[in-house]
Amino acid sequence: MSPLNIGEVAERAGVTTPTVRYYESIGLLKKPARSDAGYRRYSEATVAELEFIKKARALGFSLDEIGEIVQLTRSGKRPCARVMDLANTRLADVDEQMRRLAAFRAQLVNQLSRWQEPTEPGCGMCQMIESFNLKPGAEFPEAGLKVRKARKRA
Amino acid sequence: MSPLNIGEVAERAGVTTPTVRYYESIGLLKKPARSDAGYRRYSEATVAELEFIKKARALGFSLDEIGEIVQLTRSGKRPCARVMDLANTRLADVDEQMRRLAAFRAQLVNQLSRWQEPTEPGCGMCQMIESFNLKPGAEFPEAGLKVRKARKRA
DNA sequence: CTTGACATTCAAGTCGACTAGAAGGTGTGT
DNA sequence: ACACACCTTCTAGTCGACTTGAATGTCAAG
Repeated sequence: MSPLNIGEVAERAGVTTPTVRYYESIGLLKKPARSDAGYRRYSEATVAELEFIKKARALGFSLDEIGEIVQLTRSGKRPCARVMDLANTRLADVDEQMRRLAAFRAQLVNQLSRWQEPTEPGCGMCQMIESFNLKPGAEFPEAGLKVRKARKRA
Repeated sequence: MSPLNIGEVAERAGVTTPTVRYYESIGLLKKPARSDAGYRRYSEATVAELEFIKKARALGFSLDEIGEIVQLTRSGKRPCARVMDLANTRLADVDEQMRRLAAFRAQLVNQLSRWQEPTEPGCGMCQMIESFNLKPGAEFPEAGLKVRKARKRA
């Protein structure tokens, strides 16, 4: 029953100490009680909350989205509908992502097989890549190519 | 035949003007000739180079990797073998990524179908997500969950 | 000759989710 | 009494690929 120090909640939830403070700083975790010396005192509930956040992250929710859910929850509203919404959006994202990956993979494999042929003649700048057809929509997003998540939702 | 200004190469290659300067600044593009007034003068060849970079990016290569290829090319060596190498690595990455996405998707769908059931009773913090089983390895990396690309290759 | 669209440089900001470091206070075991 | 692990706050840095801004110079058309 003794209250937990930050390091203890962190370890139990499987996150780092600074991460817990970070979550507090962005309002994901509410400010905990403090000991006389100013140490944060947590309860088991916080471990559960951290695990909740972890799961939500693993499901692909951003901290922003999680924050939204947390806000809804705190204000008494049940966020279930919103969560369904977000989850459905994530599902669509994932499907899109997989579609792109598949297209990209096909192109890569295609290139690789073509490159199996005698590589000697004319390897200019790098013909290999030059011979790749860049068709719109087939780009590979992860690895940095302009994925720019629309984030307004002010 | 008239030399192209930076804005013209950029537009032809489908990138922005600052991007061209940026590529030059990191050594991806060599420094072009200048007009009397100091304007960069490019040839068609630069458009091709930019398109090359674009394609390589679309294939998932990082600017670092592209730089490496460019260096090899400039120093006379044919980078084909290296490109094969990089492409094979990308392929492995993609397969791994797809594997994770598939696992993640399955979890999401699973959750969504379970959430179809009467949502009324007990929606605590958010039972929906709490009921999600976080199994190691099934996390969704894109969307920010710790993907940390190993980048040393000093 | 002026307007406006281009060009130049350099520095700094963006995005997300942290991580790292400095400089100090606290709690506990021997 | 002292070591050592833990806590505190704060700021700044990371990663990649750009983007944005400020302050200024140049070119072509009317």
